Amino acid sequence: MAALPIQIDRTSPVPLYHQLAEQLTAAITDGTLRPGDPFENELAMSDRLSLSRPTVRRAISELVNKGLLVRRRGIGTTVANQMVHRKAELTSLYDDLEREGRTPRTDVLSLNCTAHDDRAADALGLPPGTPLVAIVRLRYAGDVPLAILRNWLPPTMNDLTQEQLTTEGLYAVLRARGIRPTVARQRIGARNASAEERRTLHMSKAEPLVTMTRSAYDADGSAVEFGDHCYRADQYSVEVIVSDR
Amino acid sequence: MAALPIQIDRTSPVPLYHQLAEQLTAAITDGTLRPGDPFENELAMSDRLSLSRPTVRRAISELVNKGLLVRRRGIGTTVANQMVHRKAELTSLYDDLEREGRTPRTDVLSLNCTAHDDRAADALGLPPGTPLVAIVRLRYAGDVPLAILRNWLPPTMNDLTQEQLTTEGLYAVLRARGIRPTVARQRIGARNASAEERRTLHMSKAEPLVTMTRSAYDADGSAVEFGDHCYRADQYSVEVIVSDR
DNA sequence: GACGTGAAAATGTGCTTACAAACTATTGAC
DNA sequence: GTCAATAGTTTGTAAGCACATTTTCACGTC
Repeated sequence: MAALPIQIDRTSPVPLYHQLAEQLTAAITDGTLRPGDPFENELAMSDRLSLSRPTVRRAISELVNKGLLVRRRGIGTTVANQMVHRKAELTSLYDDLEREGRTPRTDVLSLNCTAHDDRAADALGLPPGTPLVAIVRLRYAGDVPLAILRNWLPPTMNDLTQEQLTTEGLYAVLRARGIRPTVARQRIGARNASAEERRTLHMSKAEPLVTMTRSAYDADGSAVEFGDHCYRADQYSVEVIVSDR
Repeated sequence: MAALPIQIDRTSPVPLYHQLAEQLTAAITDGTLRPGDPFENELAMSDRLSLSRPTVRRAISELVNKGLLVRRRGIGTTVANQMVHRKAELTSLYDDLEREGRTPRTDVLSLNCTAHDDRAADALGLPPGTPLVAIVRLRYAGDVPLAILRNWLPPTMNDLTQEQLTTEGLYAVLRARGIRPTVARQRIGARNASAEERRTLHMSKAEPLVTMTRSAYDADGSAVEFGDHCYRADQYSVEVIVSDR
Protein backbone atom coordinates (compact mmCIF):
# COMPACT_ATOMS: atom_id res chain seq x y z
CA MET A 1 0.00 0.00 0.00
CA ALA A 2 1.70 3.08 -1.25
CA ALA A 3 0.99 6.53 0.15
CA LEU A 4 1.22 8.31 -3.15
CA PRO A 5 2.25 11.97 -3.04
CA ILE A 6 -0.94 13.40 -4.50
CA GLN A 7 -1.37 17.16 -4.81
CA ILE A 8 -4.81 18.66 -5.25
CA ASP A 9 -5.26 22.29 -6.26
CA ARG A 10 -8.67 23.46 -5.14
CA THR A 11 -8.37 26.80 -6.92
CA SER A 12 -7.83 25.13 -10.28
CA PRO A 13 -10.74 25.02 -12.72
CA VAL A 14 -9.89 21.37 -13.33
CA PRO A 15 -12.33 19.20 -11.40
CA LEU A 16 -10.88 17.58 -8.30
CA TYR A 17 -11.78 14.07 -9.40
CA HIS A 18 -9.96 14.63 -12.66
CA GLN A 19 -6.84 16.01 -11.00
CA LEU A 20 -6.76 12.93 -8.83
CA ALA A 21 -7.47 10.57 -11.72
CA GLU A 22 -4.62 12.05 -13.75
CA GLN A 23 -2.11 11.70 -10.94
CA LEU A 24 -3.18 8.15 -10.26
CA THR A 25 -2.93 7.32 -13.94
CA ALA A 26 0.57 8.78 -13.98
CA ALA A 27 1.59 6.70 -10.98
CA ILE A 28 0.57 3.55 -12.81
CA THR A 29 1.95 4.35 -16.24
CA ASP A 30 5.19 5.60 -14.67
CA GLY A 31 5.62 2.29 -12.96
CA THR A 32 5.40 3.73 -9.44
CA LEU A 33 2.47 1.40 -8.99
CA ARG A 34 2.95 -2.00 -10.54
CA PRO A 35 0.47 -4.62 -11.77
CA GLY A 36 -1.06 -6.48 -8.85
CA ASP A 37 -0.15 -3.80 -6.33
CA PRO A 38 -2.90 -3.06 -3.82
CA PHE A 39 -4.40 0.38 -3.79
CA GLU A 40 -5.10 2.65 -0.86
CA ASN A 41 -8.75 2.11 0.01
CA GLU A 42 -11.33 4.73 -0.77
CA LEU A 43 -12.03 5.86 2.77
CA ALA A 44 -8.38 6.18 3.72
CA MET A 45 -7.61 8.09 0.54
CA SER A 46 -10.52 10.47 0.93
CA ASP A 47 -9.47 11.06 4.53
CA ARG A 48 -5.83 11.64 3.67
CA LEU A 49 -6.52 14.00 0.79
CA SER A 50 -9.44 15.75 2.49
CA LEU A 51 -11.73 14.84 -0.35
CA SER A 52 -15.15 13.27 -0.09
CA ARG A 53 -15.49 9.60 -0.82
CA PRO A 54 -17.68 10.18 -3.92
CA THR A 55 -14.95 12.37 -5.40
CA VAL A 56 -12.27 9.76 -4.78
CA ARG A 57 -14.60 7.08 -6.06
CA ARG A 58 -15.24 8.95 -9.26
CA ALA A 59 -11.51 9.37 -9.88
CA ILE A 60 -10.92 5.67 -9.32
CA SER A 61 -13.86 4.83 -11.57
CA GLU A 62 -12.17 6.66 -14.41
CA LEU A 63 -9.18 4.36 -14.12
CA VAL A 64 -11.38 1.30 -13.77
CA ASN A 65 -13.17 2.24 -16.97
CA LYS A 66 -9.84 2.59 -18.71
CA GLY A 67 -8.92 -0.88 -17.50
CA LEU A 68 -6.05 0.30 -15.31
CA LEU A 69 -7.59 -0.80 -12.04
CA VAL A 70 -9.69 -3.71 -10.85
CA ARG A 71 -12.17 -3.27 -8.03
CA ARG A 72 -13.34 -6.22 -5.95
CA ARG A 73 -15.93 -5.82 -3.28
CA GLY A 74 -14.73 -6.88 0.11
CA ILE A 75 -11.14 -7.12 -1.14
CA GLY A 76 -10.01 -3.79 -2.36
CA THR A 77 -8.74 -2.16 -5.52
CA THR A 78 -5.62 -3.36 -7.29
CA VAL A 79 -3.68 -2.41 -10.38
CA ALA A 80 -4.76 -4.56 -13.31
CA ASN A 81 -2.47 -7.49 -14.00
CA GLN A 82 -2.07 -7.14 -17.72
CA MET A 83 -0.53 -4.38 -19.70
CA VAL A 84 -3.81 -3.66 -21.35
CA HIS A 85 -3.04 -0.17 -20.19
CA ARG A 86 -4.36 1.69 -23.17
CA LYS A 87 -7.87 2.12 -24.39
CA ALA A 88 -9.00 2.66 -27.92
CA GLU A 89 -8.16 6.27 -28.51
CA LEU A 90 -8.98 8.87 -31.07
CA THR A 91 -5.56 9.65 -32.38
CA SER A 92 -4.02 10.08 -35.75
CA LEU A 93 -1.16 8.05 -37.09
CA TYR A 94 0.97 11.14 -36.52
CA ASP A 95 0.48 10.81 -32.78
CA ASP A 96 1.08 7.08 -32.93
CA LEU A 97 4.41 7.47 -34.62
CA GLU A 98 5.55 10.24 -32.32
CA ARG A 99 4.81 8.03 -29.36
CA GLU A 100 6.90 5.29 -30.87
CA GLY A 101 9.81 7.62 -31.38
CA ARG A 102 9.86 7.36 -35.15
CA THR A 103 9.94 10.79 -36.68
CA PRO A 104 6.89 11.22 -38.86
CA ARG A 105 6.92 13.48 -41.86
CA THR A 106 4.11 14.53 -44.12
CA ASP A 107 4.04 15.64 -47.73
CA VAL A 108 0.86 17.30 -48.87
CA LEU A 109 0.32 15.91 -52.34
CA SER A 110 -2.75 17.95 -53.09
CA LEU A 111 -5.17 20.33 -51.41
CA ASN A 112 -8.39 21.08 -53.23
CA CYS A 113 -11.01 23.30 -51.63
CA THR A 114 -13.76 22.68 -54.16
CA ALA A 115 -13.60 18.94 -54.58
CA HIS A 116 -16.59 16.78 -55.35
CA ASP A 117 -16.94 13.29 -53.95
CA ASP A 118 -20.36 11.85 -53.28
CA ARG A 119 -19.20 9.10 -50.95
CA ALA A 120 -17.37 11.62 -48.76
CA ALA A 121 -20.29 14.06 -48.84
CA ASP A 122 -22.62 11.31 -47.76
CA ALA A 123 -20.33 10.34 -44.89
CA LEU A 124 -20.20 13.97 -43.80
CA GLY A 125 -23.98 14.25 -43.88
CA LEU A 126 -23.93 16.80 -46.69
CA PRO A 127 -25.98 16.72 -49.90
CA PRO A 128 -24.23 15.19 -52.92
CA GLY A 129 -22.45 17.76 -55.02
CA THR A 130 -21.42 19.92 -52.08
CA PRO A 131 -17.90 21.29 -52.67
CA LEU A 132 -15.61 19.76 -50.08
CA VAL A 133 -12.05 20.32 -48.94
CA ALA A 134 -10.04 17.34 -50.19
CA ILE A 135 -6.57 16.59 -48.88
CA VAL A 136 -4.18 13.94 -50.09
CA ARG A 137 -1.09 13.41 -48.00
CA LEU A 138 1.84 11.03 -48.04
CA ARG A 139 3.04 9.99 -44.64
CA TYR A 140 6.61 8.83 -43.95
CA ALA A 141 7.95 7.04 -40.92
CA GLY A 142 11.57 8.06 -40.94
CA ASP A 143 12.46 7.71 -44.60
CA VAL A 144 10.02 4.95 -45.45
CA PRO A 145 6.80 5.98 -47.17
CA LEU A 146 4.10 4.47 -45.06
CA ALA A 147 0.64 5.60 -46.04
CA ILE A 148 -1.50 7.56 -48.42
CA LEU A 149 -4.03 9.61 -46.51
CA ARG A 150 -7.07 10.94 -48.32
CA ASN A 151 -9.30 13.19 -46.24
CA TRP A 152 -12.38 15.25 -46.84
CA LEU A 153 -13.60 18.13 -44.69
CA PRO A 154 -16.76 20.26 -44.77
CA PRO A 155 -16.56 23.46 -46.89
CA THR A 156 -16.23 25.58 -43.74
CA MET A 157 -12.60 24.49 -43.59
CA ASN A 158 -11.72 25.90 -47.02
CA ASP A 159 -9.00 28.24 -45.71
CA LEU A 160 -6.56 25.52 -44.72
CA THR A 161 -2.98 25.95 -45.87
CA GLN A 162 -0.38 23.41 -46.82
CA GLU A 163 2.01 24.61 -44.10
CA GLN A 164 -0.41 23.85 -41.31
CA LEU A 165 -0.93 20.32 -42.55
CA THR A 166 2.76 19.70 -43.09
CA THR A 167 3.85 20.71 -39.63
CA GLU A 168 0.95 19.74 -37.44
CA GLY A 169 -1.15 16.80 -38.50
CA LEU A 170 -4.81 17.06 -39.35
CA TYR A 171 -6.23 16.50 -35.89
CA ALA A 172 -4.01 19.15 -34.32
CA VAL A 173 -5.20 21.64 -36.94
CA LEU A 174 -8.81 20.79 -36.20
CA ARG A 175 -8.27 21.09 -32.45
CA ALA A 176 -6.67 24.50 -32.94
CA ARG A 177 -9.94 25.62 -34.51
CA GLY A 178 -11.96 24.40 -31.57
CA ILE A 179 -13.17 21.34 -33.41
CA ARG A 180 -12.79 18.33 -31.20
CA PRO A 181 -13.78 14.99 -32.69
CA THR A 182 -15.03 12.74 -29.93
CA VAL A 183 -16.41 9.71 -31.72
CA ALA A 184 -15.25 7.99 -34.86
CA ARG A 185 -16.41 4.97 -36.77
CA GLN A 186 -13.57 3.18 -38.51
CA ARG A 187 -13.71 0.34 -40.95
CA ILE A 188 -10.53 -1.62 -41.45
CA GLY A 189 -9.90 -3.98 -44.32
CA ALA A 190 -7.34 -4.91 -46.93
CA ARG A 191 -6.94 -4.80 -50.68
CA ASN A 192 -4.30 -4.82 -53.37
CA ALA A 193 -2.52 -1.63 -54.29
CA SER A 194 -3.04 0.07 -57.62
CA ALA A 195 -0.01 0.61 -59.81
CA GLU A 196 0.13 4.26 -58.81
CA GLU A 197 -0.14 3.47 -55.14
CA ARG A 198 2.65 0.95 -55.45
CA ARG A 199 4.82 3.59 -57.06
CA THR A 200 4.01 6.22 -54.47
CA LEU A 201 4.65 3.91 -51.54
CA HIS A 202 7.69 2.16 -53.07
CA MET A 203 6.01 -1.18 -52.68
CA SER A 204 6.89 -4.50 -54.17
CA LYS A 205 4.34 -6.08 -56.45
CA ALA A 206 2.81 -8.66 -54.15
CA GLU A 207 2.41 -6.64 -51.01
CA PRO A 208 -1.15 -5.73 -49.94
CA LEU A 209 -2.52 -2.58 -48.34
CA VAL A 210 -4.32 -2.12 -45.05
CA THR A 211 -7.24 0.21 -45.62
CA MET A 212 -9.03 2.33 -43.10
CA THR A 213 -12.01 4.56 -43.69
CA ARG A 214 -13.02 6.81 -40.87
CA SER A 215 -15.95 9.07 -40.13
CA ALA A 216 -15.31 11.33 -37.18
CA TYR A 217 -17.97 13.22 -35.29
CA ASP A 218 -18.15 16.13 -32.89
CA ALA A 219 -19.66 15.85 -29.42
CA ASP A 220 -23.08 16.82 -30.76
CA GLY A 221 -22.89 14.23 -33.51
CA SER A 222 -22.09 16.45 -36.47
CA ALA A 223 -19.57 14.99 -38.88
CA VAL A 224 -16.23 16.77 -38.99
CA GLU A 225 -14.04 14.59 -41.16
CA PHE A 226 -14.09 11.66 -43.55
CA GLY A 227 -10.90 9.81 -44.26
CA ASP A 228 -9.83 7.01 -46.58
CA HIS A 229 -6.35 5.86 -45.72
CA CYS A 230 -4.19 3.05 -46.97
CA TYR A 231 -1.07 1.72 -45.32
CA ARG A 232 1.71 -0.60 -46.36
CA ALA A 233 0.75 -3.84 -44.67
CA ASP A 234 4.36 -4.73 -43.85
CA GLN A 235 4.81 -1.45 -41.99
CA TYR A 236 1.56 -0.95 -40.20
CA SER A 237 -1.18 -2.59 -38.24
CA VAL A 238 -3.96 -1.18 -36.12
CA GLU A 239 -4.23 -1.91 -32.44
CA VAL A 240 -7.68 -1.80 -30.96
CA ILE A 241 -8.67 -2.40 -27.39
CA VAL A 242 -12.29 -3.30 -26.87
CA SER A 243 -13.86 -3.41 -23.47
CA ASP A 244 -17.12 -4.58 -21.98
CA ARG A 245 -17.07 -2.55 -18.81
CA MET B 1 -40.09 16.00 -24.52
CA ALA B 2 -41.41 12.54 -24.12
CA ALA B 3 -42.71 11.24 -20.81
CA LEU B 4 -41.30 7.77 -21.22
CA PRO B 5 -43.15 4.98 -19.41
CA ILE B 6 -40.32 3.93 -17.14
CA GLN B 7 -40.89 1.21 -14.57
CA ILE B 8 -38.53 0.83 -11.64
CA ASP B 9 -38.63 -2.25 -9.43
CA ARG B 10 -37.14 -1.38 -6.08
CA THR B 11 -37.24 -4.99 -4.87
CA SER B 12 -35.06 -6.16 -7.74
CA PRO B 13 -31.40 -6.87 -7.06
CA VAL B 14 -30.59 -4.95 -10.23
CA PRO B 15 -29.38 -1.45 -9.28
CA LEU B 16 -31.91 1.29 -9.88
CA TYR B 17 -29.58 3.30 -12.10
CA HIS B 18 -29.03 0.28 -14.26
CA GLN B 19 -32.72 -0.50 -14.59
CA LEU B 20 -33.26 3.06 -15.71
CA ALA B 21 -30.30 3.03 -18.07
CA GLU B 22 -31.53 -0.12 -19.76
CA GLN B 23 -35.00 1.23 -20.33
CA LEU B 24 -33.66 4.50 -21.69
CA THR B 25 -31.33 2.60 -24.00
CA ALA B 26 -34.26 0.55 -25.22
CA ALA B 27 -36.28 3.69 -25.91
CA ILE B 28 -33.51 5.01 -28.13
CA THR B 29 -32.63 1.83 -29.96
CA ASP B 30 -36.32 1.05 -30.46
CA GLY B 31 -36.79 4.37 -32.15
CA THR B 32 -39.21 5.71 -29.54
CA LEU B 33 -36.69 8.48 -29.04
CA ARG B 34 -35.13 9.73 -32.22
CA PRO B 35 -31.83 11.49 -32.92
CA GLY B 36 -32.01 15.12 -31.91
CA ASP B 37 -34.98 14.62 -29.63
CA PRO B 38 -34.73 16.52 -26.36
CA PHE B 39 -34.63 14.55 -23.17
CA GLU B 40 -36.55 15.07 -19.98
CA ASN B 41 -34.27 17.03 -17.70
CA GLU B 42 -32.62 15.42 -14.73
CA LEU B 43 -34.61 17.12 -12.01
CA ALA B 44 -37.97 16.47 -13.65
CA MET B 45 -37.11 12.84 -14.27
CA SER B 46 -35.86 12.23 -10.76
CA ASP B 47 -39.02 13.88 -9.45
CA ARG B 48 -41.33 11.90 -11.71
CA LEU B 49 -39.71 8.54 -10.98
CA SER B 50 -39.12 9.27 -7.29
CA LEU B 51 -35.40 8.69 -7.70
CA SER B 52 -32.62 10.93 -6.52
CA ARG B 53 -30.87 13.12 -9.03
CA PRO B 54 -27.51 11.30 -8.68
CA THR B 55 -29.23 8.03 -9.52
CA VAL B 56 -30.85 9.49 -12.62
CA ARG B 57 -27.60 11.19 -13.50
CA ARG B 58 -25.69 7.97 -13.25
CA ALA B 59 -28.16 6.21 -15.55
CA ILE B 60 -27.90 9.02 -18.10
CA SER B 61 -24.11 8.97 -17.81
CA GLU B 62 -24.09 5.35 -18.91
CA LEU B 63 -25.82 6.33 -22.13
CA VAL B 64 -23.58 9.33 -22.61
CA ASN B 65 -20.53 7.09 -22.29
CA LYS B 66 -21.98 4.79 -24.90
CA GLY B 67 -22.45 7.75 -27.19
CA LEU B 68 -26.24 7.57 -27.24
CA LEU B 69 -26.83 10.90 -25.57
CA VAL B 70 -25.24 14.33 -25.61
CA ARG B 71 -25.30 16.55 -22.55
CA ARG B 72 -24.96 20.31 -22.78
CA ARG B 73 -24.84 22.48 -19.75
CA GLY B 74 -27.57 25.09 -19.68
CA ILE B 75 -29.31 23.47 -22.63
CA GLY B 76 -30.28 19.96 -21.74
CA THR B 77 -29.67 16.44 -22.89
CA THR B 78 -30.51 15.25 -26.38
CA VAL B 79 -30.29 12.03 -28.32
CA ALA B 80 -27.08 11.96 -30.35
CA ASN B 81 -27.57 12.88 -33.98
CA GLN B 82 -25.60 10.19 -35.67
CA MET B 83 -26.22 6.52 -35.76
CA VAL B 84 -22.95 5.92 -34.03
CA HIS B 85 -25.18 4.01 -31.69
CA ARG B 86 -22.85 1.11 -31.17
CA LYS B 87 -19.66 0.99 -29.22
CA ALA B 88 -16.75 -1.29 -29.83
CA GLU B 89 -17.98 -4.57 -28.51
CA LEU B 90 -16.43 -7.83 -27.50
CA THR B 91 -18.16 -10.13 -29.93
CA SER B 92 -17.09 -12.92 -32.13
CA LEU B 93 -17.56 -13.05 -35.86
CA TYR B 94 -20.28 -15.60 -35.17
CA ASP B 95 -22.37 -12.95 -33.47
CA ASP B 96 -21.61 -10.44 -36.20
CA LEU B 97 -22.83 -12.73 -38.93
CA GLU B 98 -25.96 -13.72 -37.06
CA ARG B 99 -26.83 -10.06 -36.65
CA GLU B 100 -26.44 -9.55 -40.37
CA GLY B 101 -28.75 -12.42 -41.14
CA ARG B 102 -26.18 -14.53 -42.91
CA THR B 103 -26.18 -18.02 -41.53
CA PRO B 104 -22.76 -18.76 -40.16
CA ARG B 105 -21.42 -22.27 -40.07
CA THR B 106 -18.28 -23.63 -38.50
CA ASP B 107 -16.13 -26.62 -39.33
CA VAL B 108 -13.68 -27.64 -36.65
CA LEU B 109 -10.59 -28.55 -38.61
CA SER B 110 -8.59 -29.65 -35.60
CA LEU B 111 -8.74 -29.72 -31.84
CA ASN B 112 -5.54 -30.48 -29.99
CA CYS B 113 -5.45 -30.40 -26.21
CA THR B 114 -1.69 -30.69 -25.81
CA ALA B 115 -0.46 -28.22 -28.35
CA HIS B 116 2.74 -26.25 -28.00
CA ASP B 117 3.05 -22.70 -29.28
CA ASP B 118 5.35 -20.26 -27.57
CA ARG B 119 3.79 -17.13 -29.02
CA ALA B 120 0.35 -18.20 -27.78
CA ALA B 121 1.70 -19.24 -24.38
CA ASP B 122 3.37 -15.87 -24.03
CA ALA B 123 0.16 -14.07 -24.93
CA LEU B 124 -1.72 -16.11 -22.34
CA GLY B 125 0.85 -15.30 -19.69
CA LEU B 126 1.96 -18.92 -19.37
CA PRO B 127 5.55 -20.22 -19.42
CA PRO B 128 6.81 -21.42 -22.80
CA GLY B 129 6.26 -25.11 -23.34
CA THR B 130 2.96 -25.21 -21.46
CA PRO B 131 0.55 -27.58 -23.25
CA LEU B 132 -2.32 -25.53 -24.62
CA VAL B 133 -5.68 -26.26 -26.17
CA ALA B 134 -5.36 -25.39 -29.84
CA ILE B 135 -8.40 -25.01 -32.08
CA VAL B 136 -8.45 -24.45 -35.82
CA ARG B 137 -11.81 -23.69 -37.34
CA LEU B 138 -13.09 -22.77 -40.75
CA ARG B 139 -15.91 -20.27 -40.75
CA TYR B 140 -18.45 -20.00 -43.56
CA ALA B 141 -20.92 -17.22 -44.27
CA GLY B 142 -23.67 -19.02 -46.09
CA ASP B 143 -21.71 -21.22 -48.48
CA VAL B 144 -18.68 -19.00 -48.84
CA PRO B 145 -15.61 -19.90 -46.78
CA LEU B 146 -14.77 -16.72 -44.97
CA ALA B 147 -12.07 -17.17 -42.37
CA ILE B 148 -9.57 -19.46 -40.76
CA LEU B 149 -9.72 -19.11 -37.01
CA ARG B 150 -6.81 -20.34 -34.92
CA ASN B 151 -7.32 -20.12 -31.19
CA TRP B 152 -5.38 -21.14 -28.10
CA LEU B 153 -6.83 -21.62 -24.63
CA PRO B 154 -5.24 -22.35 -21.25
CA PRO B 155 -4.86 -26.06 -20.35
CA THR B 156 -7.82 -25.83 -17.96
CA MET B 157 -10.09 -25.97 -21.01
CA ASN B 158 -8.81 -29.32 -22.20
CA ASP B 159 -12.22 -31.03 -22.06
CA LEU B 160 -13.78 -29.11 -24.92
CA THR B 161 -15.57 -31.14 -27.56
CA GLN B 162 -15.99 -30.57 -31.25
CA GLU B 163 -19.79 -30.47 -30.97
CA GLN B 164 -19.77 -27.52 -28.62
CA LEU B 165 -17.58 -25.52 -30.93
CA THR B 166 -19.56 -26.43 -34.02
CA THR B 167 -22.91 -25.37 -32.67
CA GLU B 168 -22.09 -22.50 -30.38
CA GLY B 169 -19.11 -20.35 -31.19
CA LEU B 170 -16.12 -20.03 -28.93
CA TYR B 171 -17.29 -17.12 -26.84
CA ALA B 172 -20.62 -18.76 -26.06
CA VAL B 173 -18.77 -21.87 -24.87
CA LEU B 174 -16.56 -19.76 -22.63
CA ARG B 175 -19.53 -17.86 -21.23
CA ALA B 176 -21.28 -21.15 -20.44
CA ARG B 177 -18.32 -21.99 -18.22
CA GLY B 178 -18.56 -18.74 -16.35
CA ILE B 179 -15.61 -17.24 -18.17
CA ARG B 180 -16.47 -13.76 -19.26
CA PRO B 181 -13.83 -11.91 -21.26
CA THR B 182 -14.14 -8.22 -20.58
CA VAL B 183 -11.15 -6.69 -22.29
CA ALA B 184 -9.37 -7.64 -25.46
CA ARG B 185 -6.44 -6.23 -27.36
CA GLN B 186 -6.73 -6.78 -31.08
CA ARG B 187 -4.18 -6.09 -33.74
CA ILE B 188 -5.46 -5.85 -37.28
CA GLY B 189 -3.28 -6.02 -40.33
CA ALA B 190 -3.01 -7.64 -43.73
CA ARG B 191 -0.78 -10.10 -45.54
CA ASN B 192 -0.77 -12.47 -48.47
CA ALA B 193 -2.27 -15.90 -48.13
CA SER B 194 -0.17 -19.02 -48.17
CA ALA B 195 -0.92 -21.62 -50.82
CA GLU B 196 -2.72 -23.77 -48.30
CA GLU B 197 -4.79 -20.87 -46.99
CA ARG B 198 -5.77 -19.98 -50.55
CA ARG B 199 -6.93 -23.55 -51.11
CA THR B 200 -8.86 -23.70 -47.87
CA LEU B 201 -10.61 -20.39 -48.45
CA HIS B 202 -11.15 -20.86 -52.22
CA MET B 203 -9.33 -17.67 -52.93
CA SER B 204 -7.97 -16.35 -56.16
CA LYS B 205 -4.26 -15.83 -56.37
CA ALA B 206 -4.02 -12.09 -55.92
CA GLU B 207 -6.42 -11.59 -53.07
CA PRO B 208 -4.96 -10.59 -49.69
CA LEU B 209 -6.01 -11.59 -46.17
CA VAL B 210 -7.13 -9.44 -43.29
CA THR B 211 -5.41 -10.67 -40.15
CA MET B 212 -6.50 -10.21 -36.59
CA THR B 213 -4.68 -11.37 -33.49
CA ARG B 214 -6.54 -11.05 -30.24
CA SER B 215 -5.66 -11.45 -26.60
CA ALA B 216 -8.73 -11.52 -24.38
CA TYR B 217 -8.68 -11.02 -20.65
CA ASP B 218 -10.99 -11.64 -17.73
CA ALA B 219 -12.15 -8.90 -15.36
CA ASP B 220 -9.17 -9.46 -13.10
CA GLY B 221 -6.75 -9.27 -16.00
CA SER B 222 -5.99 -12.95 -16.45
CA ALA B 223 -5.70 -14.05 -20.06
CA VAL B 224 -8.44 -16.39 -21.25
CA GLU B 225 -7.87 -16.70 -24.98
CA PHE B 226 -5.40 -15.97 -27.74
CA GLY B 227 -6.58 -15.94 -31.32
CA ASP B 228 -4.95 -15.58 -34.70
CA HIS B 229 -7.59 -15.17 -37.38
CA CYS B 230 -7.40 -14.45 -41.05
CA TYR B 231 -10.27 -13.37 -43.27
CA ARG B 232 -10.79 -13.08 -46.99
CA ALA B 233 -10.37 -9.37 -47.59
CA ASP B 234 -13.12 -9.24 -50.18
CA GLN B 235 -15.63 -10.67 -47.72
CA TYR B 236 -14.74 -9.05 -44.48
CA SER B 237 -13.73 -5.85 -42.77
CA VAL B 238 -13.68 -4.82 -39.15
CA GLU B 239 -15.74 -1.98 -37.81
CA VAL B 240 -14.40 -0.17 -34.80
CA ILE B 241 -15.92 2.72 -32.94
CA VAL B 242 -13.53 4.74 -30.88
CA SER B 243 -14.65 7.34 -28.42
CA ASP B 244 -13.02 10.04 -26.31
CA ARG B 245 -15.68 10.42 -23.68
C1' DG C 1 -8.19 -29.83 16.05
C1' DA C 2 -11.94 -28.83 12.85
C1' DC C 3 -15.67 -26.23 11.85
C1' DG C 4 -18.92 -22.56 11.99
C1' DT C 5 -20.13 -17.97 13.42
C1' DG C 6 -19.50 -13.26 13.67
C1' DA C 7 -16.71 -8.98 13.55
C1' DA C 8 -14.05 -6.12 10.52
C1' DA C 9 -12.85 -4.24 6.16
C1' DA C 10 -13.70 -2.92 1.64
C1' DT C 11 -16.50 -1.68 -2.24
C1' DG C 12 -21.61 -1.01 -4.07
C1' DT C 13 -25.86 1.56 -4.01
C1' DG C 14 -28.77 5.39 -2.89
C1' DC C 15 -30.39 9.82 -0.91
C1' DT C 16 -29.99 14.82 0.36
C1' DT C 17 -28.07 19.13 -0.07
C1' DA C 18 -25.44 22.98 -1.85
C1' DC C 19 -23.28 25.75 -4.96
C1' DA C 20 -20.95 26.66 -9.65
C1' DA C 21 -21.05 27.36 -14.53
C1' DA C 22 -23.16 27.76 -19.00
C1' DC C 23 -26.72 28.93 -21.83
C1' DT C 24 -31.52 31.07 -22.96
C1' DA C 25 -34.80 34.35 -22.91
C1' DT C 26 -36.78 38.08 -21.06
C1' DT C 27 -36.64 42.64 -19.56
C1' DG C 28 -35.05 47.14 -19.27
C1' DA C 29 -32.41 51.27 -20.64
C1' DC C 30 -30.74 54.23 -24.08
C1' DG D 1 -35.18 49.53 -32.39
C1' DT D 2 -30.97 47.77 -30.59
C1' DC D 3 -28.06 46.34 -27.10
C1' DA D 4 -26.88 44.97 -22.48
C1' DA D 5 -27.92 43.48 -17.91
C1' DT D 6 -30.50 40.04 -15.45
C1' DA D 7 -33.25 36.21 -14.02
C1' DG D 8 -34.24 31.41 -14.84
C1' DT D 9 -33.20 26.80 -16.45
C1' DT D 10 -30.14 22.95 -16.85
C1' DT D 11 -26.16 20.40 -16.27
C1' DG D 12 -21.44 20.03 -13.54
C1' DT D 13 -19.02 19.40 -9.24
C1' DA D 14 -18.64 18.33 -4.39
C1' DA D 15 -19.72 16.92 0.31
C1' DG D 16 -21.87 14.08 3.76
C1' DC D 17 -24.55 10.35 5.24
C1' DA D 18 -26.69 5.67 5.58
C1' DC D 19 -26.97 1.08 4.67
C1' DA D 20 -26.11 -3.28 1.72
C1' DT D 21 -23.04 -6.84 0.08
C1' DT D 22 -18.97 -9.47 -0.23
C1' DT D 23 -14.78 -11.22 1.48
C1' DT D 24 -11.36 -12.24 4.96
C1' DC D 25 -9.88 -13.45 9.37
C1' DA D 26 -10.04 -14.35 14.07
C1' DC D 27 -12.38 -16.20 17.75
C1' DG D 28 -14.96 -19.54 20.15
C1' DT D 29 -17.39 -23.80 20.49
C1' DC D 30 -17.97 -28.61 19.91
